[in-house]
Amino acid sequence: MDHNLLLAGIAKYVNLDAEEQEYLISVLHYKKIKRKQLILEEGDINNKVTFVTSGCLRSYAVDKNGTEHVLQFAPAGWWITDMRSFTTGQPARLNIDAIEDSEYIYIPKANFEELNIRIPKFEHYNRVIGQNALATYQHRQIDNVTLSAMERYANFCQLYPSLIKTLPQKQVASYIGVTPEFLSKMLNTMIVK
Amino acid sequence: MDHNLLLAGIAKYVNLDAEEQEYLISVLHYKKIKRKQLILEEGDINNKVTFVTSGCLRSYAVDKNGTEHVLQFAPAGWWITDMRSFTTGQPARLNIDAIEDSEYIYIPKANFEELNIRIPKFEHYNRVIGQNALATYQHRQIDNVTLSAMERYANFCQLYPSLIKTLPQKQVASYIGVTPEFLSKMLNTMIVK
DNA sequence: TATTTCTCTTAATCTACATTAAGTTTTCAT
DNA sequence: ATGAAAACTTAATGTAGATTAAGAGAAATA
Repeated sequence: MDHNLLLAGIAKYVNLDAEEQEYLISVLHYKKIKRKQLILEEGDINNKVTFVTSGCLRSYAVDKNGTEHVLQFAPAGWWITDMRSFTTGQPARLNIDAIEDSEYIYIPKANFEELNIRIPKFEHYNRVIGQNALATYQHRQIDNVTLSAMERYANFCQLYPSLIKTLPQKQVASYIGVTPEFLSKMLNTMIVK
Repeated sequence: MDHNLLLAGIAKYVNLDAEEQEYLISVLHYKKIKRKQLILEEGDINNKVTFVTSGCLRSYAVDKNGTEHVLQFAPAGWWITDMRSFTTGQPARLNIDAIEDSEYIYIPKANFEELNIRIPKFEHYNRVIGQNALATYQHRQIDNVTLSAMERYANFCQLYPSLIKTLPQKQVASYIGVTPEFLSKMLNTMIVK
């Protein structure tokens, strides 16, 4: 089973020795899922962390009108979690599903905690990528109240050039916080200008 | 100088021994600031982490019209940082200032990194509070696209009951993402209903 | 390959919230 | 205490983006 992408991702931050790697690998679980299949449903407890090895997952919330709002896309090499549910044990507000046929690794919460305690380098890795994620969310929040829909779209294109090519437009619309109708109109009237 | 609030905050998560505490305390810096004084200005490098011991700080970004948008309030016991500037060394997008006369502790980045390496328990603490902050930002993002201004206001009241009493209304408006005029109208027409 | 199911487009209408402006009240610094 | 500066209110008008609807193109599954 393929955990090389995960090990490579960790190796960018810390050097695990052979024993540590072996222990890490021993707690990994491997899964394949089909397009549209859910791995977390609103109301469930998100008691694992998920690392995508191929394909693309996404997390999203559903509002009272039934409209989906994408929080995150996770292509290969990314983690995806409902962090509040994971840390507090509360029911998830997010759904996580596959945008295309995908493969992922997950680590159950108990193992994740033990890894952090027994391998300080692993905790270091998690502290640092956590800080990076926090930085991203802080600035996304600011972008959302500070920029127009067009500017947020331009931002997205710059930040995720590979995703723009593969994602259906309506998913992008949902991520940047507009309706698919408005994004379509925005992009097509822009060409004229 | 008063670092008891900081030690108490850390003690909720990990037990530092006397030597570790001493080392931590040795890298702390103490400051007092007046209302409206800036401790971080957009464009600066945010090369320290800041822990509030009294009063209240806030981080905010300014848009191209000059309007301020509050990202975070930090009353006593809270950390406040432009996390992207801190982790990457890029110029800050955020400003941080004092809403009222305040006192805070800061740790320079180099010391912060060394603390994390030399005291694994300190890194554990940071990993866990980082996860909590991440959880908060994930759900704030969802709230912002999912809820009306009124619902976001109700949310804020529930989440920060102490802040609601002390903060000027316009600061709350800026945090929930509406103009002060609209918040005023919303609250006053609501009473009638 | 057919057919069902998504996805994208266009256009008319609608609405939550912004903007502008001006007056009033509260707070702050001297 | 007193004047200046913030903070709050009210109201008229403006707008980015939502909603609704319906047709056309693309793609998934049988």
